Amino acid sequence: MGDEPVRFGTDPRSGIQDVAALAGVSPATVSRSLSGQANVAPQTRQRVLDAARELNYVVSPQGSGLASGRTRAVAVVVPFITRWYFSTVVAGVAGVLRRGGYDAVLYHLGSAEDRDHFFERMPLARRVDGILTLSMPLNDEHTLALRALDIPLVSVGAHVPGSASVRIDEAAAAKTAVNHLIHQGHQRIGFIAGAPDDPAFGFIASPHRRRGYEHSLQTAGLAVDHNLMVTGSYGVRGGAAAMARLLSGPVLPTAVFAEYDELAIGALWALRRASVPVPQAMSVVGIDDHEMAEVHDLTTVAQDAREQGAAAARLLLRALDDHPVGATDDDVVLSSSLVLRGTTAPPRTH
Amino acid sequence: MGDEPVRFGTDPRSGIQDVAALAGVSPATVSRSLSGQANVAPQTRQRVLDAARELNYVVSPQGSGLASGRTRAVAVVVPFITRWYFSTVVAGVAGVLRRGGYDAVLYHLGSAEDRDHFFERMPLARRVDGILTLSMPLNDEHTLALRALDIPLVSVGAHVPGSASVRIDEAAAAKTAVNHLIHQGHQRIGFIAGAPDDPAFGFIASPHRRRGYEHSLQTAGLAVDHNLMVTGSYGVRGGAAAMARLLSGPVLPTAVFAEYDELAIGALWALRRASVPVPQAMSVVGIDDHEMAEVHDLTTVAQDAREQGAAAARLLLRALDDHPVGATDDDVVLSSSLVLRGTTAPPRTH
DNA sequence: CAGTCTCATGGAAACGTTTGCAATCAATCG
DNA sequence: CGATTGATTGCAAACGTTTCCATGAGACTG
Repeated sequence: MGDEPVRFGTDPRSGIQDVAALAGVSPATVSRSLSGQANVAPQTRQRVLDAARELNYVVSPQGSGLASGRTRAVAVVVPFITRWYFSTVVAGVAGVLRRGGYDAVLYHLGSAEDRDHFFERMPLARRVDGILTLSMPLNDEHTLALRALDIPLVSVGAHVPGSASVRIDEAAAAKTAVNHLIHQGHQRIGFIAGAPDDPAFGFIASPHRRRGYEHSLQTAGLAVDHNLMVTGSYGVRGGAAAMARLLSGPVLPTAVFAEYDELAIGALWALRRASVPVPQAMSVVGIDDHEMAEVHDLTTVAQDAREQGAAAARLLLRALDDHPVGATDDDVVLSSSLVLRGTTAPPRTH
Repeated sequence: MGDEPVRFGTDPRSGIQDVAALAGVSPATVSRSLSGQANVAPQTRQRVLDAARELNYVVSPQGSGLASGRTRAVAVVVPFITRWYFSTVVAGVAGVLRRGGYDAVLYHLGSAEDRDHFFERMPLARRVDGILTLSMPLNDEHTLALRALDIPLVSVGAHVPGSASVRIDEAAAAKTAVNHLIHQGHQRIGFIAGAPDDPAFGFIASPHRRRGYEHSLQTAGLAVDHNLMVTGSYGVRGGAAAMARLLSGPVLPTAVFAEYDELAIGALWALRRASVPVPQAMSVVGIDDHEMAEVHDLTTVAQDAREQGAAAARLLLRALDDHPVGATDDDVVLSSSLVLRGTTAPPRTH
């Protein structure tokens, strides 16, 4: 011993038995040593650790999971990974899960087909210990299906009654944006929403932000004009198309509130092409503080997506540790705040 | 029977035994029926399928994996999920894996700590059947570590000798961009590279693109001036900082080639703030055709990131089906093409 | 010094599948 | 009509852990 060839990686053939043999103990003791349990003599534990390292032993998640009933994996359910908010949340989630020793299994529900498949087959059924859903609009059927799995669930960006969640106050963020416009003297304020591809699967953020918008208008004594509320498809293109709709509508607003920054940037793009000076003839405000918002000098309501992901993951890990089948009810609401930039100004008085 | 309460989701208590009992067959037959094997009487199979559906039975990946030796999961190793290229590739990957019946386990190596942990602990050791690495610069140690796992590996965006890969010809893409500038008459062409946070872990794309840049210059008889080659941190901010460096350097270029669009957009941002008119006083070209490229009217070399992800996933699935421990050597090179927009023009002749 | 406790360890039974092998049975062939 | 074949199905042994329970050895207590 000692002059064995150095191995890289894991020799798939070495199991807990081999480690036990090398360390001169039983498999049971190896298991206890490696999982950091008490009641193992320090000296014994060290011997086991050395043996495991020498054999490049890695615990089989399958075997371990089967015996313990825990998978050490968490499902991350994402509607659109390519969108800034979601990829940023995922980055936050991944870091915390990694540090907590959990794997992240990604379920990307990008298309209607993906979603149907997901909720019908429930591929995560016995695969994960907990679920993290990002801004998922869970209808009753979905909620029941996930609940039936009987594992902790934390939702990010949306509050699902009965399970933990991390989010900003969507309505408040919208009010922040719209109030800013109102205080600048705008009276005709448009709203641009981004519709997903599948109408049955709208983002849950939308209704709240829209409600905040309407509420602010009403509080200020301004009329809610449905001619000023348009929906585009999602992303920059959608924002541009929506803005075009507004520019060709019966009533021309002096300011526009976009549901999120990508839409706002699309709106700015359309305005530029239409030679509408911003902010002189049109103010624009969004929500997110997307990486590109600064480049476009976009006034926006900032939210910390990465921290939302991290907080949600922490919440989930806590639920997994404390109560194996715990239903925490925490509703963590992070703050959002207006970032003043150059796309908003008082309306032209002419 | 028949009047049992309807259940939603999976009853964790129902195993293959229960299905077998309900269908009046043995567990072995249930397994065969569900996994779609031959040699099961159609009628029997149907009975099993019905029973499984009634009990909301879902195969335990743990048990199945332990017995079969396959996990039906694939590791997706990503450096920065928040970057356009990576999130888009992941979207492509996820769709194909889902349709192939595989789960995607996400390993996000965003920080140096994450990377060290990953390569040291190899958390995917027995967890996945295959690996998909996105633009990962694998040094010898890394390569050996992954090889030792002895499972199929496909790399996206970089060619790892000895394993399959899907990518564009980085050098060719760079040449396309630079040649375009040269043909327009530019003689002093800058290069903006995006450095990762950790110097030891550079993107593999970079050297190739840089080499393509240098090669094009040399072929055209232009000097390679190191004063014109700058490195910023990654993303929009990095691009802006790099551009600022160029603007304050000893030699002022008339055109700039950015390693990827986010950097190019950052450069445009800096130029705008510096009141340098684009393209009159400075041409800018990138690589990617990022969603935002169109908004900025950025001339760029387009690549289909989503298709790269999809193709890589297909390649991996094929390797998983064909040879359990197969080492395909395919090197799929997708095309990239210049998208002409408004940020490039012949240099001012004054 | 005997009895009781505590702690470290081992034995062995799960956990939920898959699959090689054997058995059964009907059908086909000579 | 007996034998051979092929298709179905069941049996039981893995697969690699964890963990309950029991055992034994010291350490302590009275």
